[in-house]
Amino acid sequence: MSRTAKLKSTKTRRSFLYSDLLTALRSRIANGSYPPGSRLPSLAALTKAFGVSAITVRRALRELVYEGLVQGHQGLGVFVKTKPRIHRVLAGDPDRSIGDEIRRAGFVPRLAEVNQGVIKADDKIAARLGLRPGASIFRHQKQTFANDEPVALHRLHMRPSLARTLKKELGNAFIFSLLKKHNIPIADLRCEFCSATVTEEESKLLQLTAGHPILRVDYTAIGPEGSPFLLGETICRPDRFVFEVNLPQRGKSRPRRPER
Amino acid sequence: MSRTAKLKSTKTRRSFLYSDLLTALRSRIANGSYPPGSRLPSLAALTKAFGVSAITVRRALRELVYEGLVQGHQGLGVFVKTKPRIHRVLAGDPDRSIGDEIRRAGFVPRLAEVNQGVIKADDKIAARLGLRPGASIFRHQKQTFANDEPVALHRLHMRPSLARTLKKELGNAFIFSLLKKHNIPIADLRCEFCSATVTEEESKLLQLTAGHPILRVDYTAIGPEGSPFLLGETICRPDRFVFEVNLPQRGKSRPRRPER
DNA sequence: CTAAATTTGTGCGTATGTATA
DNA sequence: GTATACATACGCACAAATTTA
Repeated sequence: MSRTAKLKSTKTRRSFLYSDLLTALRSRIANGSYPPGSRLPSLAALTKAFGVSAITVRRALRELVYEGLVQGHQGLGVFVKTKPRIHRVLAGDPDRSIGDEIRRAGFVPRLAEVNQGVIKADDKIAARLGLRPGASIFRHQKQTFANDEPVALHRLHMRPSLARTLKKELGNAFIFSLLKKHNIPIADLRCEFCSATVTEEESKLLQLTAGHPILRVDYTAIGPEGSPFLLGETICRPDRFVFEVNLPQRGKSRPRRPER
Repeated sequence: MSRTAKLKSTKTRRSFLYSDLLTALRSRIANGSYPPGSRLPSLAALTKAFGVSAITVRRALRELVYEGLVQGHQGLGVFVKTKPRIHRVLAGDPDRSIGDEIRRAGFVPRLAEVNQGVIKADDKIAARLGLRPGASIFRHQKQTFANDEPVALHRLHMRPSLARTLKKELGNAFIFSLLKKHNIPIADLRCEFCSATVTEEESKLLQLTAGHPILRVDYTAIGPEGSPFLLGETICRPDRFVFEVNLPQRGKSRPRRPER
């Protein structure tokens, strides 16, 4: 045998080969046996070392890719990724743009416009903006890169009237900075966090295989009069982002204690 | 052929069979051809209908499972899931417990304690709570179910002194209600959202296969004196939860105590 | 420049295990 | 016990990308 114990074979087993291999590889990455930037043994080497078939190794590798721990390149190998996450703080400070935070994580940020234009709002978008279904709505799509790796896709929906003011600059600036620059106040920002998997369009733009999980933030900016005027979606690589919010709790839980 | 066009075969193709099948099945679910609760055609039927091999169908099905659109049961079939999501609002109102929100989504909530006890804090936990590494810390784990399906796993870390007050009730109640009941005020709640994949322990508790993506919320409760006193983690099925927060934007320097 | 070798990634046919009816 | 169905696993083939001779 030698360095690598073969995985247990199939009789009356309660764990699965791909799962055992997955945790084995995970722990080797975690403990530094496969340090960041290094190449994993080739598929052929792994099948031999662990005594399993190629399809089993492939599955474990794919899960590691979904997890963001490794990245494969055809003809080259599978490499352990360095893992600094972009820490996105949604804190009511429009100065903290996503570009700053990409830089703070040690990457070089880049912004690229995907497309923009007026479309007809579907029912959901219209409802959220308080418009009738089918109303004309301006949509803008752009992408952010970190060290030239696409990490997030940004979609904005707003009324054409607002778009007239902003559209020229949307390709090169981040939305909250723009709103601030034009003195358009936001009274409230409602955010929704969920995860999903890429659609076909997103998989091309983010360079991910079909079925790759993503982290998604939907936000609604509400004006001082209480009406929503801007919808945003951020679809991002889950291995690249953490979102942070602060919620001051001056709600009703206070036992009216005398302060200080 | 007949009703179902065979997928294009391999010559000079730029899309992949599993991906085409994935989008085909997704759209059939979306447009109601496969309504919620119904059974998908068996694996054998799908291989025949689409003219692809079993492994290709399996892969597409697994992605659909990760997506939360379907759920397989051995010996029975693959079923389209009904998709009401639990809408978790973190809004500074401790009365909105997760149990209420599960009920609001149309499910019957259930709570089950997994385990609890005093352990030694690892470096990360200790740092976040302002303790020295290795300090004794109380950990509590429980699970929530929606219609007896496990949907989330909850981990709490707190100092043993605080645990003495709460530990008896932690198994049957939700943490924010408990804090309110015992008049323990929270001044600030810091939340982090990210997605990841299940660990081995989590996969068993949540009944998910290894590698299944999850949505994770880490929160830190901060007392009136400004020091963190409670860490919480919620690991949940991504197809079952949306988290919502409201961020009032009071200009650039937000007054700490607005009124009074 | 071309050809061979290596490596990832998709795909096929088949076998086996396990849960349900 | 028999049939059906999901799920893992094997050996093999081929396409695409990269490196090397």
